[in-house]
Amino acid sequence: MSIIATMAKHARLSVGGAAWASMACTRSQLRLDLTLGCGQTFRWRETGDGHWTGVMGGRVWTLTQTDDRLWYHVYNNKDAHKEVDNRKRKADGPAQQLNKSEKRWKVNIKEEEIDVPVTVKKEGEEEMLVDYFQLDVNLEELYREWGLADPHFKHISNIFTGIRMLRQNPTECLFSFICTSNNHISRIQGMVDNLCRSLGKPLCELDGTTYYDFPSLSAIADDKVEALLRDLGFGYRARFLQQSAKQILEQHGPDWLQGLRRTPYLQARNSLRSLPGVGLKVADCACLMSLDKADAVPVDTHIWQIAKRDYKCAAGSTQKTLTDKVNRDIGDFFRQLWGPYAGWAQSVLFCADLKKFQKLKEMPSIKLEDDKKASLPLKKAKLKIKNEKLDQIEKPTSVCHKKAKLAPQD
DNA sequence: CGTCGACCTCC
DNA sequence: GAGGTCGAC
Repeated sequence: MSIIATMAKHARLSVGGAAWASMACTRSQLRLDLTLGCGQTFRWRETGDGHWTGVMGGRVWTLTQTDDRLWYHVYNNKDAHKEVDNRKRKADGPAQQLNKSEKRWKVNIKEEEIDVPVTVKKEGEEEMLVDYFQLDVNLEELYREWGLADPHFKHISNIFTGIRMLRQNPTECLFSFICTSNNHISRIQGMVDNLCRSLGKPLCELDGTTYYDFPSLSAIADDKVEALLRDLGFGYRARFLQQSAKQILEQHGPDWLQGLRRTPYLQARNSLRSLPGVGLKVADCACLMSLDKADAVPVDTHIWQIAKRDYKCAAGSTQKTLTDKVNRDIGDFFRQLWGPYAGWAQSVLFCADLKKFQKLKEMPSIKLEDDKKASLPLKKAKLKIKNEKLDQIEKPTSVCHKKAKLAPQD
């Protein structure tokens, strides 16, 4: 048997072979390309047209979506092979469950009806996706509320729909964002790749690419790790990573980060800041993206520019640099504007400003089509009322100077 | 509380 | 300079 015959490939919905499961999920609730590509996670790649492959919950997944469904394929991990009989050895690839289930889905892809073999839904996989994408949060409703409170958001959100916060593993999230200081996305992705490749457990190989789990705290805490990561080009972040991991294990224990999910926002953020390499920005990222603090607003130079440029926000306008005080003021400003899910709204504006998504702004026709399709009489009436209301809403400029009514810091 | 320089590398 | 942090005035 040749190597090629056993080589697993990335699953593709339209090609057939691999078995898929799916769940109801519209594009206005989730856009995979924007949500996975906006810089909140560095672990997903587009491995095929609209197909995203990455590691989540210790498994390798490929995800894709059609108009009203989210499709997923989960690969078997390497180790799983040892416990399974030979017949299943080639099952990373096609047809593992086809004998058990003859069920098929008729799916429309690019005007073409395609037969997709369906897996028997495995216990827990759909639940993992619901948890990871926080699909129990109604994003359409949030967009509606943000748009009502903020005309600029309303404008942006016509194009940038379906951007939601992931609920990431706290260790992966925190240590990934320690890598982000003084850095840009493409290089960060490479660094996180290297971190996983050198310290994480290999999970499976697809088309010659090996996927690794994110390393454990104890793996990162090892004394040799700083030198190792410096050799890999992490620079001064190498020490931050190793020492933060070591400090967490020595001072708190392995479950401490996870436990911060039940700690109030400001308290959790303060705790994180005691770690080397973790300032306000990184702590807020970990809070928002992995610790269930939907009102955490990570403020970087980019968001600061947006606050000044698009909201005429006075906070920090006289400041030369992004100090902690400016950071807090901007965060308070957006919390007051958008409410308890301010961090989610922030990610939409952030995404809309990324260079790689600017081309989306040049295609207004798509949005018009959507409008036409969605304009049932009832919806149209509602929409009109909303727009009239919108005109009466004051520009956020004036809101900016209102005093934030938030609990005092610390 | 605000400003500055240093910290690593890559483009 | 880049999606920041730390320590020193």
